Amino acid sequence: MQGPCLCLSKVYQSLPRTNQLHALFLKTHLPHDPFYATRLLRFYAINGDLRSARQVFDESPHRSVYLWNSIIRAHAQAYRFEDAFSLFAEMRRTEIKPDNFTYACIVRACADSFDLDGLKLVHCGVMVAGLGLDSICSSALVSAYSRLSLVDEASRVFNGIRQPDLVLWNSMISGYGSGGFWDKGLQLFSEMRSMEMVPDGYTIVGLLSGLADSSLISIGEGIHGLCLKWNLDSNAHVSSVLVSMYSRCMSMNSAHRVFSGLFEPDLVTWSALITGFSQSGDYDKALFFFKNLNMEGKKPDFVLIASMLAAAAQMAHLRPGCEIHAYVLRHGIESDVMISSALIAMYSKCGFLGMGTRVFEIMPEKNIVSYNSLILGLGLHGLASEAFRMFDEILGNGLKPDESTFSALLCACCHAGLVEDGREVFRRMKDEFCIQARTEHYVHMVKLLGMEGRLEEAYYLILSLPEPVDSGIWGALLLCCDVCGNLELAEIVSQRLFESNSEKSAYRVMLSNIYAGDGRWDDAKKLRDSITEGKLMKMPGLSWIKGSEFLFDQNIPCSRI
DNA sequence: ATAGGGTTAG
Repeated sequence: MQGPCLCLSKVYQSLPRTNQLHALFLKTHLPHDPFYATRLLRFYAINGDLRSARQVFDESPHRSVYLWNSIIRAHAQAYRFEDAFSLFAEMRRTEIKPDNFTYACIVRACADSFDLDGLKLVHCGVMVAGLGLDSICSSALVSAYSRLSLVDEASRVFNGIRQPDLVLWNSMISGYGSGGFWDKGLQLFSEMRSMEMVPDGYTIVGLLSGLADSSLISIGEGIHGLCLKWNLDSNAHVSSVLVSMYSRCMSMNSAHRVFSGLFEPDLVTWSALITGFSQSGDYDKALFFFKNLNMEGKKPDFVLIASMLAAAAQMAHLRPGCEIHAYVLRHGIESDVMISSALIAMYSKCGFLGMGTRVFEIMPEKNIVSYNSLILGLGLHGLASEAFRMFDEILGNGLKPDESTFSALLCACCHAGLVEDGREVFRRMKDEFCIQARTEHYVHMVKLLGMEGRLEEAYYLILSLPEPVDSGIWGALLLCCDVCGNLELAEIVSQRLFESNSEKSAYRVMLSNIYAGDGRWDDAKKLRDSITEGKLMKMPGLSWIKGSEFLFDQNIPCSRI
């Protein structure tokens, strides 16, 4: 029995799409051999051939738990969640009982499809099946809850397990990390080490993924040291997360040092480095490494191209943007909606709205992201009524506006100074489209009011928000105070900003500008001197202030330039 | 009898 099966299977694997052979194989051997049916099904699934996988499943009369799990997993991994769920329902009607792996797979599918209600239901199913303390199910539950931003629920599951295994520790640590609770992750990490559990690459990735502030650099360096000690730095995921951690912490020298020590960095690591350079404002280096990547014969993918286009947009330099557009055309990927949307944004930010509109027009299919890019571009050029026309077109085409759509519309109102229209958009977003206002929306509302000189209204809007208020919102008001020259309010706002410890330096620069604008040179200088030189340089958009020391001496207020 | 299955990076 095993002989011919194995042989056929090998032949089959060397000729993956030979249908006659497949048919022969199915007819003669499969019905009697659930083991190879599972192997074959998995082989199809790995190669993305769901139809054949399904065929194997349908033609197997004896379906083991393995076969069921494999077919469910195949659909879930291909993001065919409906199919996965209905297969699961079908399985429950047979005498085969779902096991811990079946549930783990379904739990993950719930998280991947952002189905919180489904997740809660499946969680109940796990409890009823008596798998509440199973480590396989628990680790899937911990990850799923964290991914749906219910970290408390995740830690409740985690705390219920007396002796977590490594995967479970890792799930909880990366749950904390991805939620930004790096301190809790670190605490858990030391707890884990005190139990003599040896960390692996997953542990490190979870720990480092939460670090995203230059003040946390020494913590990152410490964990980097541990990687070297445990020889985990050769792990591809670890090295890429090291590069991106240093990038996020604005330490590009360290990021580059890690990168150049790698034997063969993969595409994700390359793009972590390149995106890091571009986000820290070093666009030349970003372009330089992008060229190097190409010269090494590696192909950038959609994520990297989109990131490069964002860099070109930030530079507001048309040439690199055009070159990447040409690359996109040469490789025939212009029909990808993410790429086209990034192109629209790039052209309109570079001042070539016409080109952006052109890209939009020739897109074979437009989704909400492409509309959002265009609306943002129109708004940037002061064409608010055009932006509103696009919004109507979205509704007319049966598309669903999302939070970015409203963000773009509010931005358009800001640029055109349309206070009342902005208020109306804000109201409709909440009432009609049931979208909760986020930081970016409040930032726009504050700017909209503040730039029209209605500083008090903006101030009271912020005071009506629940604590903690994001520092970006206060920052927007401070900017308006700068423009309106309202020193009194600026000092109140600054007080709020300096109390929270994030991005202190940027706001100190802003306040020092306002002091300078008011002729209070001593106060301005004192504030400026309290900012370390390095930080001043690393703040995008603020570096020009450093080279403009003479502005103070000539008694020209910076804020009016 | 045999199988793979839960946690990571831009």
